Amino acid sequence: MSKSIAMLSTWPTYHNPNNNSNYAKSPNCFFLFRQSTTTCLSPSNFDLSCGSSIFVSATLSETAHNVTVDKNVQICKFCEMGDLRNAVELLKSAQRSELELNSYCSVLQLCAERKSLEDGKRVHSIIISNGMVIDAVLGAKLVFMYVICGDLVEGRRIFDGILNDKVFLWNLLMSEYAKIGNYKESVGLFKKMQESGIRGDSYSFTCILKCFAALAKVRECKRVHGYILKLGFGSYNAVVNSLIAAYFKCGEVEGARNLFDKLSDRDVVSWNSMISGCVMNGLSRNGLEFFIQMLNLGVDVDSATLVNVLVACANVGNLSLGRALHACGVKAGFSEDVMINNTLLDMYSKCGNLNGATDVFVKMGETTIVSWTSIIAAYVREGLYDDAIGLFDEMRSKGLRPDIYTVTSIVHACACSNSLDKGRDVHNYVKKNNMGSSLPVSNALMNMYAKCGSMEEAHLIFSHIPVKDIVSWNTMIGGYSQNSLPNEALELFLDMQKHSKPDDITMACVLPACAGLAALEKGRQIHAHILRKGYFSDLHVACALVDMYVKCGLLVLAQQLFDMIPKKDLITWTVMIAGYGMHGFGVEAISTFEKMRTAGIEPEESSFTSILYACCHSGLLKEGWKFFYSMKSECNIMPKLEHYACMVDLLVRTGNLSKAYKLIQTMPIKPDAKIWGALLSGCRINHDVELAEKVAEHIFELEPENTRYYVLLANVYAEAEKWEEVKTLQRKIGKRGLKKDQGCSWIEVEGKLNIFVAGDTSHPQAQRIDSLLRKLRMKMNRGGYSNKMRYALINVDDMKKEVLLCGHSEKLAMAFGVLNLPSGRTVRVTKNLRVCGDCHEVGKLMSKTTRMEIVLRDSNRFHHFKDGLCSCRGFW
DNA sequence: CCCGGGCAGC
Repeated sequence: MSKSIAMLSTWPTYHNPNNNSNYAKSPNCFFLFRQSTTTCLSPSNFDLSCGSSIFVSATLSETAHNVTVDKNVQICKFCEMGDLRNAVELLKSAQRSELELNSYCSVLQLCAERKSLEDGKRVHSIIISNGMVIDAVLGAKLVFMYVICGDLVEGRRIFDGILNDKVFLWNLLMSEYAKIGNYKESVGLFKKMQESGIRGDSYSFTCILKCFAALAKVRECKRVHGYILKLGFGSYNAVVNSLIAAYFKCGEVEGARNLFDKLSDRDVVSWNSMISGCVMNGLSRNGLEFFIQMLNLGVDVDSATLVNVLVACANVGNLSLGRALHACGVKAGFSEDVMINNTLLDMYSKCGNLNGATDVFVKMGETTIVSWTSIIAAYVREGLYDDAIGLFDEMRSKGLRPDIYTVTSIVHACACSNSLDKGRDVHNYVKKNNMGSSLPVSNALMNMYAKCGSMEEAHLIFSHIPVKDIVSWNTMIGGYSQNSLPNEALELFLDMQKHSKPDDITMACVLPACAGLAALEKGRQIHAHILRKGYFSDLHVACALVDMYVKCGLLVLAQQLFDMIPKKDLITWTVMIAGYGMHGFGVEAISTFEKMRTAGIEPEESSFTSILYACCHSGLLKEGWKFFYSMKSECNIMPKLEHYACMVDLLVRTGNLSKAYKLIQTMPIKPDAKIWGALLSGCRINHDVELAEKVAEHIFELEPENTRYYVLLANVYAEAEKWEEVKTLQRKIGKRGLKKDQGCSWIEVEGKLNIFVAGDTSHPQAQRIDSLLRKLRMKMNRGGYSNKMRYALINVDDMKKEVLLCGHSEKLAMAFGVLNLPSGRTVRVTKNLRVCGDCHEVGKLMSKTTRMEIVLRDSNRFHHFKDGLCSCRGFW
């Protein structure tokens, strides 16, 4: 193989007319001669060839040389003109001895420029078939061609087979690996390069800094920084600029700032790096300050500056500056710059100006996937989920392929609009297109499933994520909390701590689980953690903490924390209003509601639900009507089902059964089972069997599968001692095979959770509990307590036993608390269903005889038993 | 020939 190159390089020897042996030895020469005569030689030369052999030989060799030079020249000419096809053709048809190294190189260079891997491969195979040695020069060209044409693997293969003393080739590969995100490979090459004794140059350092920054390796960045100074690259702008960027990416704002301050010769990239660095570190306002400085100093602004500053505007919501920059951009001729248009679109959207965003989108000529994703996100941001989904479909019909960003946005739209089916469609798209490995996509999908109530599907994704980030954990924990699976939430919270550190959002996600379980001890631990980390300043955390204490029964503490929140939003106020309501402090709820309005916060639907429930739990009928009417008249909010439900409840609890019935019959929207259920509960309290039957008909029609209402009606019958009807209902339920609703209560004592179910005799202290309850029962009977309440049934199983003395779980839990807690402590019991009337009476009596305060939380509200009275005053 | 800063998402 080396022979052909040697021949080319020793070509001048052919000029020796006496040396024809050389020429005869070479089999190529004849071919050369033949071809030359047919293609290039003039007839006169041809004539001469008929002379003596020596003469002929001399002439021919001379001619052959000229022809060969012509071919190489011609190839180079083709290359210069950019005629890749002819260059490759000529290269292919030429004899190997005709070709100079430079010709291969020129064609490979053109292949690279054209990014034509196909042609590049063809040239490579010509090189191989011509028996060329792939030395450092040719190898470098091949590597260059392959890398530029996108075949990094083949480029690397050749690279590994040649001697590499050129730093640029190392840089090329390193930067290519960095471009595709394979930073580790890039770092590996850098190390190998150093081991090979090749000194890095400014390109190597800018590249390696990018990689370490992307890998968030602060220490490595600092080491490279030191190295750069030692080697004297500290005055190279590109190097310092990339150092600044690297520090910012690692969150080392100070380090970046220092470099910038010391940089004497700042160019536009230095300024842009400062602006973007500030923006990515949540310092958009500082970024804007740098921009102003830059303008004052008269530094030329480029399109990257504009993009960075627009992002800062979007982050701080500075629409007026954004608009001004829009105008500047148009003047500067950036109207067709797609990246600027995308950024403008997003800026308008984030500043709450959907019209502006749509306007940019409609007017921009070229759109990319980023434009579509941004406009979709803009609609999602405004809550226009259906429009967002419509745009997504439109985009797909235009043949644009959604990427991971588009997918996350649209999945978010599905989550917010409860579109489980559409969400599943997108999930399938994700699976088909192998986007499942993107963590944000997985997180968004989990969030979507959680919001749509399918924690099974959310968990399936979660369990397949190899390395979960904090968002993954928070999404799952919050999902379990929101879906009333507090045990799963707390369990996952424990699991999480083995893998990553919880943040403020984790706190806001896990606290509702504590609230749901009334897990006061856990809640207190989390409170302590919040204080240590300073998370209380986050409104969501503070709000969740208040809610947790409310639901764990510590209303006073909740109120104190609430007062400590400087800027309360609607949700915070609503939590407190609902808290007062649940605990039977209707008057305080009302005054909190008024304070909220004084603070300039307009109530929304949910606020009215809370205040109406508060009125309901305190029996404030007049006030309830007032709020109910003011919703529409003052706030222009039409009462929804839940507001009617509150009013029906309120009427029922204040003994206005017929008015409640009338309200249901005249309400403008169709009443649901819950509303009828409220009336049915009222029938039970008022022992109105006749109305109960009428109401139950409506309910069974609406929700034939819901056990709760069968049990409720059965209770009405039982309390009226209508045993035949109880049996009939029991048969009905038996036939339908309805699921039972198991009642249970729990209490924390010395950090240990004790759970009780009705009729539970398995507890180690069952006997002690039983004897306490017996004593109380005797006392109650002596006091003339009506035994009608004793027939209270709680679930289907109870009915099988037909009539039994009420041995409900809340009673057992309360008794356990009284027996095991030191006097002076509050007994805190939580029940998953509503408290039964008999247990309620027992609670009151227990608080009187033991002089202990008992706080019982049921599924509806709180009951503070103290000195024989309950805070609910009968409104439960 | 290889170079620093820039757009969308949980």
